[in-house]
Amino acid sequence: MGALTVGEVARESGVSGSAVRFYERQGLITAARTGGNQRRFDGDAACRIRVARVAQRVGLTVNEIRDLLAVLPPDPQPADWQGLHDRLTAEAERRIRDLHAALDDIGSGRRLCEL
Amino acid sequence: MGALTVGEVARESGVSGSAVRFYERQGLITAARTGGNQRRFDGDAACRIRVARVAQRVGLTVNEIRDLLAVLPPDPQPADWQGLHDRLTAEAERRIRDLHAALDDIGSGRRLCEL
DNA sequence: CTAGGACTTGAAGTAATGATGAAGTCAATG
DNA sequence: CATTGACTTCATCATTACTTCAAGTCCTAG
Repeated sequence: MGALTVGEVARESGVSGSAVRFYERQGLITAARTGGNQRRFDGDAACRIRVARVAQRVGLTVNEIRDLLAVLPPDPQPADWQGLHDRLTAEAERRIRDLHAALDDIGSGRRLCEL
Repeated sequence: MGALTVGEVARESGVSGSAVRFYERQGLITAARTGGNQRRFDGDAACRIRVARVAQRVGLTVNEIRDLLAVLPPDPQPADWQGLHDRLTAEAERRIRDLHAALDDIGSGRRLCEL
């Protein structure tokens, strides 16, 4: 289970190694270190990265994602996932509303120039 | 009519002077020059900038907006505005679809981690 | 004509999100 | 134990969309 290297987490999560290190620096994931100073992640890490990537599609920045994941305990329970899910959903819906508002501004009879 | 300075276009369009100069460098707007090498825009410029800002809300980059505005002749006709409007609308709808797809991935019974 | 504000350029800075490269270290294998 | 691939850090580059700065020029009002 635990004890994945950077490369393994990268493969499992579908991002590059440099991204994995970047995400650790940013606090999205945490790693233990071997005697030789190499990172060792537990399986949880790839999972958090996949969540992070969905959050990015929704439009969250890495900083926002850090805050989002900060409330997620290690070994999260269903309720924890539900909370994340709800927050991401709310955010996605907010962005959709913004886009609809832009659409309304674009349309609505007024010529673009008179916005 | 014609002959607005950077500052005047900035006030009319609601962006900063440095942004106006930036947009000119990027080809979103064009300017004539006085004998003393100062920019003089026509009223069209502030208009184009307002369009550009709507396009940014939709998620277009400045480069994409340049291409969008490139097809807009000086003194555009209703059909020209309609074309812009259609392209922006299509783009906004595409982004909305992407967000809905993300929402579907988030929901749909699968836990976030198994995406 | 002069003072002042508005303008000019070019370079450099900023923030976000990494990619890439150099130089060196670790770990598993034959 | 030597090789080799994966790892380490630190630095630098890239992109996007601007902002800020310095040093100098223009233009308009008085």
